[in-house]
Amino acid sequence: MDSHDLLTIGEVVERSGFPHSALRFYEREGLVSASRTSGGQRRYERGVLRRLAFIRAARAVGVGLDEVRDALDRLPAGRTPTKADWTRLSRSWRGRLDEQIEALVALRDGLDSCIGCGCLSLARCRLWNPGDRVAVQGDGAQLLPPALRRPAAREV
Amino acid sequence: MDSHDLLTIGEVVERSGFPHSALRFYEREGLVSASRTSGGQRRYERGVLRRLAFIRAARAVGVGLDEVRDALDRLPAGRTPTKADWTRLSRSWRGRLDEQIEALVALRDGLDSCIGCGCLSLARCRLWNPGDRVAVQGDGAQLLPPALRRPAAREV
DNA sequence: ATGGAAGTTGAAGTCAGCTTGAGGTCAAGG
DNA sequence: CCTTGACCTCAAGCTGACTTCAACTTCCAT
Repeated sequence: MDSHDLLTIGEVVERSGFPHSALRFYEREGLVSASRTSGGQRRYERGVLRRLAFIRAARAVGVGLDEVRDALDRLPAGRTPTKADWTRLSRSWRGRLDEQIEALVALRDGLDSCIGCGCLSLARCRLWNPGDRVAVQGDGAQLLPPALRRPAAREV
Repeated sequence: MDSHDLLTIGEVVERSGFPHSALRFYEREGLVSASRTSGGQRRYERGVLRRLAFIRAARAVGVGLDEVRDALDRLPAGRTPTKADWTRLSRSWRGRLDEQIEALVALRDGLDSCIGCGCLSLARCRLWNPGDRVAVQGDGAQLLPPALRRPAAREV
């Protein structure tokens, strides 16, 4: 299966789970790279699988490709990334993950008490309406994480 | 501000946080409805705010509009939805929320031990590669929730 | 009665993130 | 050598969720 240590696109498809179209797209977008045979076919280094795993993880939590590329660009240029490099990168998602988890938990736990209750008139509910005139800034805690708050309760 | 008990689109914009374009779009898509003045302008019942809050909550956790519409369609037709109705609806997201939270927690806790470690070659890591030939079906727990698993390790 | 804010429409545009198709080239086993 | 499957490029298409635009019309306070 592995003649030497470069992978064909088909092998990468198989081992990464990404379709070839996505791999080519990612290459165009500068997220992964490949060398070429004399005939122009792609040959991937094994390291690409790790990058692709990172991309999958990031995509799964809703990180956009631009941001993924920025993160990957922060990997060392010349050498193969070390364990420490990937750890550092993973830490950069950690805050976002914490925030998203917090948001989902808040939503889950808030559903019964908010959507479930009668308070969803929006004019009265502190949970859903943190900045509204009924419960203006500072009366209570910011119950919802930013991700779930509505854009802005403009002056009424 | 409220002449009687119907709301103009501007008032709904203000109180829901959705732009008018989104409100009209949601109406075309059958997620909300409005009566009309003799001149053709929209007049919303207050209940629309609750629907919009539900829509916002659902959108925030990644539920698509089709599914949101399906859920809203399950509300009672003739009467104003009761507290119990909304509770029932909220329960329908509960499972999804649990799953998503589980997925994010798994990813967060897996980052250090997987992306951080050297195992991300994908050919060997059980965490990222649950169905692969190295660790075929049934050897270990399904560590990652469906949302984060890669599509399918086809026969190799 | 009138001027300006607020509202209306339908069609087209946008953006991310790919996918699909057409039409051709490369690589390797027999 | 030949076939066949894997691979190539470029361009266009697609889905979801809206936004933007142009060209009006309606509402209501003065």
